[in-house]
Amino acid sequence: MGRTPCCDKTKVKRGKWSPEEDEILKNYLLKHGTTAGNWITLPHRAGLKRWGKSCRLRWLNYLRPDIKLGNFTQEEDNIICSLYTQLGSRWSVIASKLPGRTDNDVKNHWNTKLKKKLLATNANPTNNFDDSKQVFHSSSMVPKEEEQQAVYSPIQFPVPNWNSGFSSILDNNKSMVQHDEKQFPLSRFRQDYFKISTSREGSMIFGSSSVEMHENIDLAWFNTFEGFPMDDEIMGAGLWTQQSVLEDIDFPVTFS
DNA sequence: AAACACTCCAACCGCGACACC
DNA sequence: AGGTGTCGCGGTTGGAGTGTT
Repeated sequence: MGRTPCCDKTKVKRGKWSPEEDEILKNYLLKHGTTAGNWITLPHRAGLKRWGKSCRLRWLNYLRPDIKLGNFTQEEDNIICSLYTQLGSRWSVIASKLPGRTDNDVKNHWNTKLKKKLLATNANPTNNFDDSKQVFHSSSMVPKEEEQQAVYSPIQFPVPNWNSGFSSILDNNKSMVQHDEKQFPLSRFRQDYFKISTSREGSMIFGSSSVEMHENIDLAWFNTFEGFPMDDEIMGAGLWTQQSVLEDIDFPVTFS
């Protein structure tokens, strides 16, 4: 059964917001807050000929007092790139790491600037990437078998400014292995993948991952950008490490 | 100067999640 | 338990602005 429309879309104004409408909405929300009633009835209460969703979007993206306008900084760019590599297009999560930025803002910035910038740098053959030192991993990045051909492709990649110096696989794997209480071989199989993002403006490679498949666990490595703060939340399950550390280990390994 | 191509971003749209009845 | 209403998210689009031919 379909849902009853929240309003008659033929009777509401659409398109660009005028300064007058902005003023009405802003004044109303500053006076009454966003929790007094719901967004659907807000336009009627505030005296606007808009629909609630449009009011909500306008407030969240442009009118609320803590919004940060202006160009993105290099540090913000780095954070966006790193988080996108790890999380994909979870713009609200990415925006939550950038005070004053909105998901729409971050999404637009990625689509119009960062994606192209990365594409350009990835295509530059003078950039040398030391694959043995600057890679870390996440178990959540392992591609499904059927996705490997379509979404990932094994290629060489030159990427500048990759991050380095992550936590040790020994430390991280200790807890993982203790949990499994098993001995396992770490280098049974390895394959490199690159995640490819597509849109109407083209496709690009924005990062890489390497996957190791083991008897009881899969590990995947991928790359991030210099300057990105690796806090616990971003590190997820704690399965991040330097590839070089892993490769120094004799296999199989037993952790006590 | 005009036509066309491209870029950028504000806004729209559909859908899933969740709360409430 | 299931229907309905609302919210929030992410993908997409419209169109203004800018660059190029």
